[in-house]
Amino acid sequence: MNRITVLLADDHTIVREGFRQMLGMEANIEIIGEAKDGREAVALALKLRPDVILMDLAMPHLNGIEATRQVIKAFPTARILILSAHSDDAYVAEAIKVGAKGFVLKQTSSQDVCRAIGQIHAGQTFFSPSVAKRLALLNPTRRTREGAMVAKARELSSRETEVLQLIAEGSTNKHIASELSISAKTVEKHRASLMAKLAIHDTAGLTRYAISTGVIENRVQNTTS
Amino acid sequence: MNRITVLLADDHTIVREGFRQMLGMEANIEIIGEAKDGREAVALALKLRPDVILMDLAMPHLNGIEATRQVIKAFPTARILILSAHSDDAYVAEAIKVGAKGFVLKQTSSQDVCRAIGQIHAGQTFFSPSVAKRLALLNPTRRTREGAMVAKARELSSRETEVLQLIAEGSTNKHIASELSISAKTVEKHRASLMAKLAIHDTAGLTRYAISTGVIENRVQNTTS
DNA sequence: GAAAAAACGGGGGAAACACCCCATGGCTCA
DNA sequence: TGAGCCATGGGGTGTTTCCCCCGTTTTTTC
Repeated sequence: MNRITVLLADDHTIVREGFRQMLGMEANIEIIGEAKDGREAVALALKLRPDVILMDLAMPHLNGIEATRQVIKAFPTARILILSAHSDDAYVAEAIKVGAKGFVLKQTSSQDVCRAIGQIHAGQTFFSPSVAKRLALLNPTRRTREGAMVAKARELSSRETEVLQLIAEGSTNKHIASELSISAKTVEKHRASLMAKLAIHDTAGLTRYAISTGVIENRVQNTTS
Repeated sequence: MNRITVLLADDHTIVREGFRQMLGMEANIEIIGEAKDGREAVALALKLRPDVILMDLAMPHLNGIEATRQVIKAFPTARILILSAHSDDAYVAEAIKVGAKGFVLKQTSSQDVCRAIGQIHAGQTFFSPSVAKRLALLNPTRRTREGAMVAKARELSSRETEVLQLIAEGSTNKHIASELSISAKTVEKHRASLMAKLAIHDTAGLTRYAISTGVIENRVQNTTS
């Protein structure tokens, strides 16, 4: 019996315990290590050489993306399954870029996680449905004729980023137009391009995106008493 | 034997499954319900009347703070234990203010969560060590002289906060209306009140405010390209 | 040197939002 | 017992957004 060896990296003790319970009951999966931050994950990955690494994104000291990058660099055949609370484009795209083989959400049931682990181990990829949907929208099949094609997430143009920032700061199209000395119609066009590229269709979503990617700052100060 | 009945509210399936496994093994705890967002938590709390409610803070549609406020209002003897990934002062203070009896971090082991549940059920409070430490620092007698009342910004009502969260999540007035089973006109009214109280006059601004005050989560971080 | 983006501009229309007006009933607080 | 806030609902109006359609010019990329 060849059980799939798994390294578990998540800073929440409860999540690790839960996984150990849930996955431990699966006959074909064996958890051979646990890490509670990214640095530990890298160290254990290189030491234990697990078949699959289940890696949380939000971890202290070293986040899941960086940890993945470092593991892949030192251990290129590592198969890493990202676990995240959110399906933000930026994270998914980044995770794929640094070499993760799959992306599952924490809303996923452990059964599906088991399936994902099996699939990853078998050399395939696995993405939660909502992640896959976003991926499809994100990639306008940009293929180079060299056969090899790097599915590259469409990046925002500098003008679009500029407009995004102003939108997130609360400006209207008309105000942005006068700010940039272009017509309001053009601003609308940029806004539409933004929404198409990001698959976000409302101002609130654009604002959240702008904040999460650092296009604007949004630091806290008061705490509603 | 009287087992402690517990309602579990967390939007992550994996966390709920983990808890069910870990707590289910405890002889004196019985999980009688699960909710995957705040509104479900409120409904189930009133229907099931559990001894203890284990409530996550970051949940869609209605966050843990608002859910706690609503449960306590309709069911004042409810004993609620907050579960959170972060120990931010603002969250802890707010949780206590709305009537939570304890605050544990997701880094906590399930054994400690069991202890917390027992303690809460016994009429005491429970705070994770790092939370308790912050609490001590946070509490240098906030009381000003009676009547002092310096220009206090009007606080948002519970309903307004609820609407704010949904706006920041990207819902339209119409969608919020059907979500809350009220008329779109009333949602508009709440939105207008929000804007008047906060002196913010656009959706982007409301979204930034919601994020900066923790009404919704916005996964920030990550640089690298 | 052709193809693809980027940046620019516009028409028109449906939906959503923002800001006025109005009202009822409940609750709390001084 | 009012004053004040909260939650609910409605009418109306103008603005803004969002989504189609249609162009041009310049720059970048293959």
